[in-house]
This record gives sequence, C-alpha cells and structure tokens, in this order.
Amino acid sequence: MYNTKQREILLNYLNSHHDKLQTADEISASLRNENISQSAVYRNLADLEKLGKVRKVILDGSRKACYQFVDCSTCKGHIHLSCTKCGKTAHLDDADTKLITSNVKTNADFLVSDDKIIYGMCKNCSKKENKIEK
Amino acid sequence: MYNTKQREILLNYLNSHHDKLQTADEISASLRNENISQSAVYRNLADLEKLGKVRKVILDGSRKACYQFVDCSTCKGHIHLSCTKCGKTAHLDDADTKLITSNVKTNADFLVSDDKIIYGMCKNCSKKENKIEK
DNA sequence: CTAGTTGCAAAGAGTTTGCATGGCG
DNA sequence: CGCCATGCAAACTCTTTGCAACTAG
Repeated sequence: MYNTKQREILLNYLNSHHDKLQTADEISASLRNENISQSAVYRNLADLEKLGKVRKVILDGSRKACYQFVDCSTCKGHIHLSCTKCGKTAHLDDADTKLITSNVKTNADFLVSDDKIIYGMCKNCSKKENKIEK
Repeated sequence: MYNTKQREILLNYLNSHHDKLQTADEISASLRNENISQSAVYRNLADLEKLGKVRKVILDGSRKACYQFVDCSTCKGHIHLSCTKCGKTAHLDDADTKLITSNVKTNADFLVSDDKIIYGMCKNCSKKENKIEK
C-alpha cells in the first residue's frame, strides 16, 4: 500500500474528526478543496476499514454508511457502545467488557464481535425518543 | 392499515421463516408464485418494521437489508444475539439480559437498544473465520 | 520500471416513488 | 363509495468499476 497524498489528506482529516461519524459524502464534501476525488475517498475508506483503522456503521433509518477513525492504541480490548441514532460512541472499561463477553460466551456460545460494538441509544437520544413517541 | 391478501401472504411467509434473516429480494423471490409484487414486499416490510413486527438488520460486507419476523410474545424483554456473518439469532435469558443492560446503563449511561440486539459471531462462523484467516 | 492509485464518467445495486388501477371496510 | 394498497416502470441514491494517466518505491 503506497502512501499517497490522497490517503494522507484523508487520514489527517479523519484523525482530526475522530469523535465524529461521517458519511463518505460528508467527508468528500469537506475535502472539496483538497486534492482528492470522491472515488478515492470511497476506495481509501474501504482499504482503511479492512486494516481496522476505520469503523463503518450504518445508522438507523439510513442507507448511508458512516465512517469513524479508530485509534488502535486507545480502542483495543474493550467493548464500544455505539448510538444507532446519532452515532456517538462510548467505551466500556475492561472489567465490564470481560463480564459481558464471558457471560455471552458461556450462556449462548456467541462471540461478541471482533470490533466489539454494542448498538443502542445514548442518554440524549433515548430522552428524545421518549419525548416524541409518548 | 388494511388487511390485504398481500400483507397476509408476507406475514405467513415471515412467520414460517422467523428463524431466518432474509433480504427483501429473497423474500420477493420466494413469493414469486404468490400474488404479491416486489414493491408491495418493500412497502409492507417498511410498514411492519415501523410496527415493530419485523426487524431490519444489515449484515457485514453487505449493502442489503435483511428482515426477520419478530414474534412479540417470545421475543420480548431479552437481548438478542445476531451473527453478523450468517444472520443467525440467539436469545439470552432474562437474568443475563438484566445483568448486561444494567451494567451498561450504570457504567456508561447507555441503553442497549430497544430491539436489544448485540452483534457478534455465532460458534460456527467464528470457527470458519479462524480457519480461513490463520 | 511496475504495481498500486487516481480521476472521471458510466454502470450497478438496492430501494423508493408516481400514477393509474383495484380492493377493503 | 372513499381511501388505502397494489403493480409497474421509471427515478433515485449511494457505491463500485473500467480505463487511461499518473506516481510512489
């Protein structure tokens, strides 16, 4: 894999927005003035996902994929919680992670996924949902 | 919402395949000889999803949505495990469900989703993965 | 050099929509 | 009878691909 200008542009951008889930479109639009095309964005995101450097998620009520930079050093070995409404992520600490994965493994013979994400709703979105629906 | 022949055809089919995740295409194809069009399948699946009678999931490495009938009486109040490779689902019992949801809520202020799915890999798929990748 | 990468435009896949017709209640 | 659901085909959106030009190693 070559280190191209385009990949660097993308990585810089993702790195400085690692707290945010964004669609390929949004990323591409934000880099409009940089020297990188839409297809390069797509191709690089796909490559980076394979390398585990980027996480791909599809939010509720959407057909678009959202991407987020994954900093491997801080994101290893524990479960991530991902809000299916807004995409916000949170981290469970190691003890809780262990508790959950071993419970699920023992009682259902099921591996919580490699990239260890549990989908649900963050505090904010669950509040909003209740307001709307009731 | 009217009770139409088409919706009945679809519900019957989903009901007798409730252990299986299927794409709209697959469902449509299976009902090729029944009197229901592709767009009716799509529209009814969307309606049934809104009513919570059908679960919609997007599997790994796919852009297609998969659907599964949710029998509310047997599927309530506990976490579902969904294999992101093959779509197989399993159920966690109530005690384990409570353990996990309350742990996540307390420690991360995060609600495991309403439809309570944790994605991961079932025994079979995780075996296969290991064989292939190593 | 040469294999991986790019940009462009065109193709592809899955899903949604508009509109006229038909059926449920 | 009125309104909702259907079927068909065309439109749409997001993503992927083919190809010729380019560039990193």
